[in-house]
Amino acid sequence: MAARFNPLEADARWQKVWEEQGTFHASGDGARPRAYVLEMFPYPSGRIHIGHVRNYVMGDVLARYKRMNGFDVLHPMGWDAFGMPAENAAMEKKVHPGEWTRSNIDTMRGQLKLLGFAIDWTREFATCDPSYYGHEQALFLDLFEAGLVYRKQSEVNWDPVDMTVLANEQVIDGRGWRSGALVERRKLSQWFLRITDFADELLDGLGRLDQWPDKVRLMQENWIGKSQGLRFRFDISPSPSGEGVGGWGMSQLYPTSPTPTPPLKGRGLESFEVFTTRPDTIFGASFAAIAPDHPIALALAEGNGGLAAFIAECKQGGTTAAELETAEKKGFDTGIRVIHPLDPEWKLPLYVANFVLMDYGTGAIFGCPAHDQRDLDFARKYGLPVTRVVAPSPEEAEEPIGDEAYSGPGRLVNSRFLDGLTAEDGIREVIARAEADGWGEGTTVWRLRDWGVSRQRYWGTPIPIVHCEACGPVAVPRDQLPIVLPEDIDFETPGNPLDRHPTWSKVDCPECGGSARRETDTLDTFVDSSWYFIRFASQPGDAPFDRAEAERWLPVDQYIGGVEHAILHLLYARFWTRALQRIGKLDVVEPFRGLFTQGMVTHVTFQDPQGKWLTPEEAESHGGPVIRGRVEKMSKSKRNTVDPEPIVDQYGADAVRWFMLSDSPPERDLEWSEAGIQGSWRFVQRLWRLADEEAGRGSSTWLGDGEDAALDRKVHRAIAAVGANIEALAFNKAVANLYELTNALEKAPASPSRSRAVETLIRLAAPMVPHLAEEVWAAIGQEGLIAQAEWPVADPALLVEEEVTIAVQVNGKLRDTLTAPKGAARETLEEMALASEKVARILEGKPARKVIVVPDRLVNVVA
RNA sequence: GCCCCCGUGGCGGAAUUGGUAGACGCGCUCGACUCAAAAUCGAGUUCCGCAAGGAGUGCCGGUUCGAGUCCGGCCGGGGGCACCA
Repeated sequence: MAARFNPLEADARWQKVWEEQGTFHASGDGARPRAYVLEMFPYPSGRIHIGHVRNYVMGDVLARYKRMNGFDVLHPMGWDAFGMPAENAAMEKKVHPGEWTRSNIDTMRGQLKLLGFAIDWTREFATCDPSYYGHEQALFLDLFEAGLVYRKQSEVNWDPVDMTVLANEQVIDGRGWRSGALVERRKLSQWFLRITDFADELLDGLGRLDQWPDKVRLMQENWIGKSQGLRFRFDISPSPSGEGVGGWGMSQLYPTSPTPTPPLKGRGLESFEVFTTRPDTIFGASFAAIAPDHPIALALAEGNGGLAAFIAECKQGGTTAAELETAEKKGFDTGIRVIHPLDPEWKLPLYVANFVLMDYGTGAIFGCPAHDQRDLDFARKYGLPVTRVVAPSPEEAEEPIGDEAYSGPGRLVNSRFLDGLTAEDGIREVIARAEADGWGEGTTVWRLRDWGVSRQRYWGTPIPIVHCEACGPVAVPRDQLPIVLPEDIDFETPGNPLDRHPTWSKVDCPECGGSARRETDTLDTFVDSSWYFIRFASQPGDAPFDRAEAERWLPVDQYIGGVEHAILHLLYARFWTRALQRIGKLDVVEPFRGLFTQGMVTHVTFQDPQGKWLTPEEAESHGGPVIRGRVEKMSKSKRNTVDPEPIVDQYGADAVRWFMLSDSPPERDLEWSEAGIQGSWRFVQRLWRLADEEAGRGSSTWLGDGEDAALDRKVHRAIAAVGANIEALAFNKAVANLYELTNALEKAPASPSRSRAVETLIRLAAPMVPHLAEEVWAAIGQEGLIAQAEWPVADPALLVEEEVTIAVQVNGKLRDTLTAPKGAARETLEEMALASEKVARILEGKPARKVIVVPDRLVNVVA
C-alpha cells in the first residue's frame, strides 16, 4: 500500500469498476427485500452545486448501507428538465432550450459521477424526453376522462411585455421579474386538476405519515386549511323606498348615483350566503359584508358610481405581504339591509368591504365585532354596535369589549336561547337549528384551491387536447401520443412560441374531422415531478409504468430533499398518487413513506466598503479593507458559492462526502469552510494509515496472542451506534462514532482484536468513504467489492459493559464517582457511596436523610 | 397578526424515560520531529482560581432527591401562512 491515499487515481478506478460490474443496479428479482431510496431530482441548471452534493451524499450513504444489509436497493437519478430557465437561456443566448438543457445534463451527470454515487444509471431519464412526457400526457388524459381535469376562467398574472403568465413568486412589487413591466390581472381559460376533491384524504393521510417531519405535516395541514362551520343565507330586506342607496360611512367620499335602484331583483340576488366558523356568535352580529367582486356588489355598482369607484379602489390595493399587513379595513355601505336569520325584525347593514375575499368561503361574511379582530376594527371605524356574546366567566358577561376582540373560550351571553351554553355547544345548536329551519347547513370550507396547470410557455409538456369549435375541448387519441414539441421555434418575439408556430397548432378535430386548434399551453413542471418516482420504479415503453412492478417498489422508503418543497411538490405528488389510485391505475396511497428535509449549505460572505460582494478569494487578495459578512445561503448574487468540482479534484470524492456528513445535523444548515474540508481530508488519510499499518504488519508479527476484550467491546458498540445513527439519518453522530473508534484503534496495541477491528471500521466507513474503503478492502486481500460486502453484526453480549461508573451526588451535586460491577445491588451501591471520603466530609458525621439509588447510574445522598 | 421550531465552550455540535453537561470535529496553546516549513505525533483547551474549591446549558420563577431535558412568564433568533370569516 502507498503511504498516502491517492483519490485522484483511486476514485476513477473504482467508479469504473462499479459501472462495469453494474454494482448498483436494482435487480427487482425478488430474491432480497427491497428498499427505495430517493433524493429529489435536480433541475439541470448548469452545474452541480454543493447543496446537491449534500443531498445526494445523504441518500447515497443510506442506499449503500441498505445494500450492505442485504436489500435490493433502488437508488435512481434523473432530471427535472422542463422549465423557464431554459427559455430564458434561449432568449438570451440564442440557443434552443432543448440543446441548453441536454448540455447541462451532460455536464451535471459527469459531475455527479465524480462523487461516486451508488446510483442505478440505467434508469436515468429527463422529463423533457418525449418518452417521459408522452406517458405524462396519457396520464393527464386518464385523469381528464375520470373527470379530475376541468377548464375554467381564472385570473392570472400577465406580463404584457414578455406576453406570458407569471407565477406569484415571479411578480416582484407588482412587476414582472424579467421584464420589469407592470403586471396585469387577466382572465384566461386554464386547465385545473381537482386536488380539492382529495382535500379531506390528503389532510387525513398526514396523520399516518409518521416518518415525515412534523414541520412539513403542519405546513401541509395549514395549506389545506380545513375550517368547519355554518353556511347560511341572508335575505335582503325589501325597503319601501326601493333598495336603498349609499348613505353612510365611506360612501360619502364617493358621489352617490342619481339612479338609486340597484338591479338585484329577478337576478337571483335577493339573498346571499355567508360562511362562519363561529355560528355561536350569531347574536353578536352587527353587519354583513361582501367582497368587492361579489356578484351583488358588481350588480349594485351598475347603478352606483360611488360603489363602482370604491370597488375599483379595492382592486388597486397591493397584494404584497407588507401592504396587507398595514391595509386599513375599508367598507362601503350599500344602504341595503339584510334580515337576521333568527329574528325577522332584526336588520343588519350590508357593506362591501375590502377585507372580504371572493375566493374563500362564499365571498361574504357576517360581522361579529366582539369576537373577531377584523370585524372589531371595522365596527369601530364605522360606528357599528359591539355586543359581547361570549364571556370567559359569568362576572364578565357585561364587560365591554375594548380594542381587542375576545376569541377565547367561554359561555354564551346576550344570546337569547343560547345563553349559558358553551361556545362549542352553541355552534352545534345553531347549526342544528339552521338545518331544521332550512336557512343554513353545517359545512366544511377549505383553503386549498384546485391546481391550475396551464402555462403559456414552450418548454413544458404539451397538453394533449384539441379545441374544436363544434366539439369543444377534445382529448387527443392515445395513438397520437406523444404530442411532441416542435423543434423549429422562434424566440425572437416575446410570448409563447407554440402560439406563433405556423403549423403545429393546426390539426383536425379527432371527433368531427373539422379544422381545430391544438392546445398551445403546456403543463406546470410540478406535474412532471408528481410521478417521476413511479417511472423510476418501472419504465416500460408502451405505458407510463408497469403496475405490479411499481407497486413492488413503492412507496419510496426514504425521500430526501429541501424543505422548500414541503408544500407544493410534496402535496402535488401525494395528490397525483391518490388520483392514480382512485382511477384504478396504481394501488399506492402515499408516495413517500419516509421524508427527510435536509438543511442548506452556507458560506461566509465578504463585501468591500462600497458594499460590493467579493468572493472569498477576492477578499483574501483584496488590498483594501474587507467586511466579513454573515454566513449565508450560497447564492450567485452574494458571490459566496463553492463549485464542488475543483474541490473534488483537489481532495477527492471521499473527503468531500465526509465533510458533507460531519458536524452539522443533516436537517440543519452546514457551513462550508476550507478548514472543514481539510479536516475531512486528514481523516481520510488517517483511516488509510491505520489500514496501511495493519496490512503491513501481517498476522505473524503480533506482540502477543492476547485478545483485547476492551477493544472488542468498543468495536461492537460502534457497530450498533453507527448502524442506528445511519438508519436515523443522524449522519453527524455516525461520523462521531467512527472518529471515536478510529481514536481508540490508533491507541490500541497490536492484537488479533485490533486487526479485526480495523477491518470492521472500514466496513462501517464504507458507505461514507466508498473509494478509500474499496482500496483498503482490496489491499487487505478481501474478495469482491466492499460495496457488496456484509454490514457487520453487533454481538449483544459485547454491548453490555462489565463495569460501570457510578456518579455519587450529595443533594444532587456530583461529588465523586465510583466503579462498580454492572447490575450491582442497590444496597451495595449505597454502601459504596456512603463510604466515599468526599461524601463523608460533606455530611460532617450527620446521617443521610435519604439515599436515592439509580442502578448502574448514580447514587444521590440527601443530607 | 396567527401557527411552528430553536437558544449548550472561541465555533459546528453531543447528552435513553429527568440521572456524571460539553462526546466528536474545527480552532487555539504548549511540546516532539525538522536547518526550516508542511505533514505527522503527544499534552491541554467551559469560565473564575496557584490550589482547595466555586460557578455554569438566553433571563426570571416553579416542580423534583436531582432539570440542558418538565411547567409558567419574559428576552433573542429562525421558519411557515397571511385580511381564510
